Amino acid sequence: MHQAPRGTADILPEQQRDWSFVYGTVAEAARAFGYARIDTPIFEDTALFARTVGEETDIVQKEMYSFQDRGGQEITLRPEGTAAVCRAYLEHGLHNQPLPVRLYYLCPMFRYDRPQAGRFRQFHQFGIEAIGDSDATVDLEVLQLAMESMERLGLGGMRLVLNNIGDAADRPRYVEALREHFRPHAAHMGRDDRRRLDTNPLRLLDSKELEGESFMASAPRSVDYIGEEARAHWQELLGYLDALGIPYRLDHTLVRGLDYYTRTVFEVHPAREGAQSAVCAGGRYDGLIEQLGGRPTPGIGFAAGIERLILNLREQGAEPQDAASAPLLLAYRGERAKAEAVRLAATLRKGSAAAVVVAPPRSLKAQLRYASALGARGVFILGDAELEHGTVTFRDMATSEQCEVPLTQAADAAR
RNA sequence: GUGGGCGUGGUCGAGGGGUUAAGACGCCAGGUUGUGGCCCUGGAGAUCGAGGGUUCGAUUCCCUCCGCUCACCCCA
Repeated sequence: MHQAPRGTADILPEQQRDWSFVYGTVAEAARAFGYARIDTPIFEDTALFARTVGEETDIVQKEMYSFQDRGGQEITLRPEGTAAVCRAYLEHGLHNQPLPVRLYYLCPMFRYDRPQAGRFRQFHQFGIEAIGDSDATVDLEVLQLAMESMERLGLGGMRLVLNNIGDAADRPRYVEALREHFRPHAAHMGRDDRRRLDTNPLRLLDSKELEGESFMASAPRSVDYIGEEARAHWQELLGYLDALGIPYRLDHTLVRGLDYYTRTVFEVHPAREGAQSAVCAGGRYDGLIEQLGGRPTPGIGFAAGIERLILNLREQGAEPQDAASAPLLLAYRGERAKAEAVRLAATLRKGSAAAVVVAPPRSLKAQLRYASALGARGVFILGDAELEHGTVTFRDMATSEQCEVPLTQAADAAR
């Protein structure tokens, strides 16, 4: 027997309610903020992700679904959305629109990871990007949209955590400071962390292995190394958050796992802290567009994991109500009646009612039982008597009331 | 990549070296002649994850593998 590949999941009919609720709600939130939908291909040239996400990141080093297509192209199933959206932004000259260009997406992502609660190899993200304006109000707007989405979903107690990792120009000084700080402790580190000391010292900050070590608390803070401009921008943003009464927590060890981030970085966590707790995360990426060959263009965005959002909804016991489509059922006795039932079903569907013809001929009793099990709203019964009169019997399954009406008025009877 | 837990009909889930391998839900049918949801009766459906080993005999014990799951790393 075949099974869905590891880390993938079928989204069964009974789960579709959750999914369409989340999709609908976040899309609405995005539109409320002036964001328009964009869809990019599920795969891209490998180089797009390798270069932007960062050669040293786990995503690129061990999590990409990469392969060579039949034409020899190096292809990768999209592990995240930002690089692809920026590519599309450049490719289609979206900078000719009023800036910032506000975009959102809802689509599957792929990362080769060991699956666990809230983590899959194929998962889905709701993401937004605001490209082309570096003003602090745009940062604010993005944070607001993140929190607004949670609120509209009915996810209470979400906490916003943020940090500022400075501009690319500030980075070398900070990275050097980190190296200097951590180097004396290299002996206490595992292999991975020692390597990070060379390749990407930022990542040492959120290393779980080093958590609690005495030298962690005294590690240099990125906010102390950011330039004047970035600092002003940062202060302005925090000012807005304070003025608007938006709660947040500063975390100087929040650095994010993708290389393209600059300045503002943030995560949204549910009240109940657990593994994989971030349901939403993002940040500014002011150098990314330029790196992709465009003019220097700032950008900021976030991505939220749909599966994690749904997981949290479930934990909160939120039950999105959405009346399951209650169909009308066509029951019949005899071949002629069957033909008539098929015809009537077609008419009903034209009138946009959900109509189901009982498939195998069964006793009327069985057909009604079937209707019950399906949750049918009503049943049309066609038998010899009805055929003779040119009528059909309609039974309301909730009230058990029946009436016989002319075939031509069947649709009205169902209402 | 590392570690823990678990793999019995579609689902949940007892059991245990030799059994017709429980039970529940679900599914199908019947409880008379054209009528559901409750109830009653019956039925279909399991090579007990796979391979190997121990044994007279394994689904039950051992090993390996695979899968699921949780956690670590990392991430949404």
